[in-house]
Amino acid sequence: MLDERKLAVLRAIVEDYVSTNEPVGSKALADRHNLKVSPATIRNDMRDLEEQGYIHQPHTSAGRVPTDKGYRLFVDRLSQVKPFTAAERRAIETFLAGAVDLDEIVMRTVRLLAQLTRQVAVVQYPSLTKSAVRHVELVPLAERRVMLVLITNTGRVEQRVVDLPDAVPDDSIAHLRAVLNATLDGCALASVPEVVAELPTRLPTADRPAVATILSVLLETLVERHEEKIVFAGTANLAAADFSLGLRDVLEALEEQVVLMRLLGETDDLSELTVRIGSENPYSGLRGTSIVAAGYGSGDKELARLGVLGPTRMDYPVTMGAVRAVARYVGQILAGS
Amino acid sequence: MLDERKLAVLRAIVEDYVSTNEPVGSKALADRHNLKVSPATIRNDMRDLEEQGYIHQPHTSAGRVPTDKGYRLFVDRLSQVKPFTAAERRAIETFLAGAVDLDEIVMRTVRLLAQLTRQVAVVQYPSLTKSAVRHVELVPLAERRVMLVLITNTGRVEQRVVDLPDAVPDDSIAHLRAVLNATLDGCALASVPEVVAELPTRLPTADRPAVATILSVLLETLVERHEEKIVFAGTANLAAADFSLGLRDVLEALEEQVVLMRLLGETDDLSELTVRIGSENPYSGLRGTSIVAAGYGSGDKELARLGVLGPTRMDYPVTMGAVRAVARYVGQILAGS
DNA sequence: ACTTGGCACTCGGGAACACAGAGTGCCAAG
DNA sequence: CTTGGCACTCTGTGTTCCCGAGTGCCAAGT
Repeated sequence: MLDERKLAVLRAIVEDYVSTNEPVGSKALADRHNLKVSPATIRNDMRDLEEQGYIHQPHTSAGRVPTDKGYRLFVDRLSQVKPFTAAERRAIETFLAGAVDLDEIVMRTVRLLAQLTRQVAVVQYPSLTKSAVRHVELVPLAERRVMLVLITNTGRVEQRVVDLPDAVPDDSIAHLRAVLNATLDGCALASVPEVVAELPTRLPTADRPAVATILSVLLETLVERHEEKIVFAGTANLAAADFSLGLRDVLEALEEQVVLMRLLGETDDLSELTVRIGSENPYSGLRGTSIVAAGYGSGDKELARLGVLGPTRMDYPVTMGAVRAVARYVGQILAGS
Repeated sequence: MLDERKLAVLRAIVEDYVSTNEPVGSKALADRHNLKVSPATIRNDMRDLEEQGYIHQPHTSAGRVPTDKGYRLFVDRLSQVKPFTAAERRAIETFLAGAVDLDEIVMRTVRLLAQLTRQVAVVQYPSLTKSAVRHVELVPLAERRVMLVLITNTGRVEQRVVDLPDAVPDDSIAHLRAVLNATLDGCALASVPEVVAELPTRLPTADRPAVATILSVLLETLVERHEEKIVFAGTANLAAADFSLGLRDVLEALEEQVVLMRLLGETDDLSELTVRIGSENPYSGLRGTSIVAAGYGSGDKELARLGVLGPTRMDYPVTMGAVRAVARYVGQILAGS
């Protein structure tokens, strides 16, 4: 059904189109790639490819352009991820190694990725549900107000101000703090709710209301909001890529964290690259864009995801190489800090 | 030199051009604004205005467009800030009041501002140098590693991981923590360096190296990096405004925090609005854009700044009203939390 | 001294048009 | 199945042309 040569033709079309951004015709193909057949033969192949939906011609008598389906086949079977050179790796490593805290790691990562790929980079903070408690802190701010600070083993620091129902003496707070840390230290965040549930019974009854308030805020912090913390960079690259096609829609999507989360997707396998091409992705405003994403983590566990967003006609092998390389190094840095 | 009527003509030109985005001619002016004079007279006035550099015609036989100087005069003398209605204020208030911590306040503010003005909003976090210490926390992570957490009275939480020169027992850490808090609580961040300088002498000599390391990181945190923490939102509005003029440059500028900082500028007077028009602002890529900024703070002190960035041809009265209103309410919210 | 109507002039931008070039599909021969 | 030949079909580009908005200037009016 799909000849070996037809595949070669498809590959050539994708490569040419990506680099020139112009529909590619049979003659140009015969010239630039040594396929050893005549343009007429290529035309026949293209005809078949078009019938099966891999390519498409904008108008009669224009060259062909790959469809989403065509890119998909290219990514799955016709290309291989382009690995980074040693020099490039070192550059990444040294650039990321300079970061002193999680915020800076993430910030540098997203910029690096944007610069390497010349596209929009998206990085998710290490997911809370996949982290564990490293420390819980209670800081009295006023008589009836406490700041709750949660530090995870992935370096995230979450804070919330808690308004207490009534005044609580400082030493009660200190005691609760000690108990919390003793109980929760090292505890996976996912299992915090259960552990916390039976906590009030082990504390003086006088403090119950305050404790209940604090704990409820703690739980809220875990599940409700900060789960999805995402940053992006490199939007200027969008403007450079001449596709003004729905630039507005793309920018809007980027500012919606929920959409972003769904774009990055999920995989179980840590080392796997996810590629979503054009209409495959779950948001209509992004019909002309593709997403290349990967999970990253320290050791064997996926902590979160990062990726790149660009026009469907992007250089997949290079982009995939960059995303994979950066994901690996972030994992290493994270493990070491 | 500048007739009352000429000023009226200039005002009319600015208003018309802002709303139509097309060069405005003498006839249109005479029709739409009841200036009670004939087009010919207006032409004479426009001639003068052009000679003095307030307006400009793209080509012979096209209408006139305001120059930066023209907008400047308009902002300074020909317009008044449009106040918000009670309903709008309530909307702002309730929207901002729902925030639970500083991150969320800032996030909501920047989105609100972007939505109100339909432009790009920029918000700076409360400046560290203008805050005071509320609490310092030291969390042992490993034998020779400590996390330093600094909480300010403006709600900012800064964290840094510190690698110690040698192992320090937990109770030494606890002691240092206690001393630090006792010494620094309520201390203005600007004066922390002096206060800290004499601290090591008051601690056991055995801990000196570790203490020195921790303190140097603390000082570094204060001055070096996080001083300028800035977020922005609403870039999609840029794409909507048809000015594709240097959209790329604008996006690039937005991702440079240093540039952003300088854009927001500084004023001593809290309630003052700063307007930078086109070429007035300090970055060449933003020649076609204006910035409207204001300081915000709790009480009488300016904590940081926020503002809006849009095409030079923006509706200044409305934008200025929005920026001023949002700045005020953020100040209130901040004071109350 | 300023305002106003008249008038000739300029110029940008859109419509109409022609045309070259790239690319195709098909066919018949190798 | 491949290939060269050929007629055909488009798009994009360049050219020309013309309309209309807008101007500057001038002479007359107040």
